[in-house]
Amino acid sequence: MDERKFAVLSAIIEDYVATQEPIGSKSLVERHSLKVSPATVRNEMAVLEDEGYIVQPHTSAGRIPTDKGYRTFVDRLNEVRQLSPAETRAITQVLEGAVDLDDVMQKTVKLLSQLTGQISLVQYPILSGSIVRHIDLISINEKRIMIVLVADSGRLEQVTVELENNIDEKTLNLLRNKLKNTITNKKFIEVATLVKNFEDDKEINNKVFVGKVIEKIKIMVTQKSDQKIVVAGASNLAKLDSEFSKKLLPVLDEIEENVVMLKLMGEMVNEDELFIRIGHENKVPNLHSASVVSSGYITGDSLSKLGIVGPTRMDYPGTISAVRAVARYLGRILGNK
Amino acid sequence: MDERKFAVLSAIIEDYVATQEPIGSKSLVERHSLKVSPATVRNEMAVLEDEGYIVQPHTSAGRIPTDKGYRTFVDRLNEVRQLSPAETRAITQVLEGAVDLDDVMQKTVKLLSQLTGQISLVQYPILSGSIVRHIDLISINEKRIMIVLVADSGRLEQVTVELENNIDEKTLNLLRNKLKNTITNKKFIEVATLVKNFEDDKEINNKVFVGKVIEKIKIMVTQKSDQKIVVAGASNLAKLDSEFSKKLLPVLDEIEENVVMLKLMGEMVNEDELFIRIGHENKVPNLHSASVVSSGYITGDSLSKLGIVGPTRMDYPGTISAVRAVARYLGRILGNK
DNA sequence: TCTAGCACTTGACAGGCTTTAGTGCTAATT
DNA sequence: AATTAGCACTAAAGCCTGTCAAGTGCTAGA
Repeated sequence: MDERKFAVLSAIIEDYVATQEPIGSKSLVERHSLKVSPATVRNEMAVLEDEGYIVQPHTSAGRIPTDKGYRTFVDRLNEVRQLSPAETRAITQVLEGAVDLDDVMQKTVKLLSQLTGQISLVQYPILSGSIVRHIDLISINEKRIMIVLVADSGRLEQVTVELENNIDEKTLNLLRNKLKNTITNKKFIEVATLVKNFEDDKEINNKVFVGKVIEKIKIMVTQKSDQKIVVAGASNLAKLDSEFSKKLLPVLDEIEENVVMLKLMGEMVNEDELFIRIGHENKVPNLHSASVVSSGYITGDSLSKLGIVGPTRMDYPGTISAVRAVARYLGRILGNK
Repeated sequence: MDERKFAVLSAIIEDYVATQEPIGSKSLVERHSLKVSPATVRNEMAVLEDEGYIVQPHTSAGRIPTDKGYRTFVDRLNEVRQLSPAETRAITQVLEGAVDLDDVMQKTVKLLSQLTGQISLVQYPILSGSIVRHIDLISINEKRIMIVLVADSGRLEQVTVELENNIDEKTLNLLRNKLKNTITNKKFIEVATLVKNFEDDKEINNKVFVGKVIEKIKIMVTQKSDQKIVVAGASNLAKLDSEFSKKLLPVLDEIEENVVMLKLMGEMVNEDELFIRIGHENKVPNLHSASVVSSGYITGDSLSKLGIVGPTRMDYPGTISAVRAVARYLGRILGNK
């Protein structure tokens, strides 16, 4: 595609994102200082339409970009818009004021949704690559034990176990010490295998609750580990037109249930780079008029993900730079700490 | 107010909530089996309007209820609608499937928003009345200590402390043990006073980080303790008309920031009973076309709060029973565990 | 005290007209 | 060969107008 055609496409996208109305040749020439006449632009537009980059909703209306149009626009986008000083300041200030990991995640997701005006998702640092810093068994009352696991990323996981009978303090202490000795400073991936040995341990395994605890720990380090996610900005839906938000509502419900989230994250990138899915490129149904902009972020030696979901007609340059910046700062904050 | 007038008012409210359109005398008689003619109803309506229970948006339209109308309706409401078996089943199933306190809170708030179709808020069990079951200091890496506090309600609070210098393991152990001995099984309210003595303790207080840790603990048990809250159902805004949601958006943003939340919760009840604020009864600006239905719930010997925010035109009987039921079940679940 | 009936009001709706923004095509111009 | 001006054409959007339906208040009669 030659330079001018791309300029026209870009101009259409820019205006359409801003006004949300079909863009005609005349207003395009007026608003952007293209140095040609509307007639020429019309010719270009006709070609662009033939090639599937833009469409006319009806005769005698302007053109709007297609998924393909957005895609080529995004692909050619190399000059990334810089965030304003105010924005970068906001990012550092907000993130550095956080007191613990939950706080960091909460603030990050909030920030991302405010910067982009979209719905944002942030995955907790995955446990797989992390190291167990601490494990403890805490008796909350006679029949409840809380298992606490802390990772070097600062991530803390808790689960409570209900018991049939009162807790046997002696066995509990024994088990606690064995656990501490066995899995502290080991990688999370190894934990499941390590605790497996406990099952044969005559010294402790005569009690039912030991089995329960071991079972829960296994679940904590495998199933739960990578599914934890925070969402924010659902209220941004209200700003959009209702047709769009009606489509997105069920998806959002499922995201809050952490079900579709997995699929969506599955769609996300596998490197520390930006990843964009536009409209029909999304495999999730109901998301065909939405775009996903996501990025990995690095903590320690593992990679987790974050991103936003919004209407295909979004400000890609702005969104891209926001997502990228937040991913970098988050990695830095978590790394530093 | 006599019986028939109230019946007319109720019928208007019922229909208006369902249809969201002004209700006229004729359709009212048709839909409800009032045993009088439309003309009589008209007379009643004229009186109701004079007394400020209903208004006409314009001549030749039906009437809609005012805040005052809703208020008297709610006040007279004594037969509480029973939840359907399906609904009660949903509540127990969802709540009993939760693995830890965070999970319970998350599920509760989600449930409440789904049952009512409104935005729901649930406050964490307040710490004031709880007992410290466990305290620990965990070194995450050379320069970070995580403080973990667990309450008998199952609530777990964590905060990380950044240090200037590397951790002195010996002092850390000393401090940890002193803390464990001093505050385990004490009430949260007492903790601030108890740790105050540490400041004069020669044995440990030659290290800077000790002061920092003590400081953070004080903050954890005072400031943070009662402000923790979960929100859900913001996406329900999208279902409402846009004018209303635009008004509510800023409030919601602030709720997510836990700022206005305090005010809102301040408005909430102080007993284990239901509490309703309709329209202008709300002190928070922007909430004048919204209603708040809230209730306390009991854990141990202290009282926390939960509730919903929605448009004044909501299904009060349904909402009331849902809020009440969820509050009871939540108290029961947390109490049992 | 209730109700039937009637005149009156007014928003909602449908149809037809005009306006407007946009197009494609052709012929002229650079 | 590329660009531009001009023109005929199209269809949505806006505007007016008259009709309709729903609702009211009031009065007179049961």
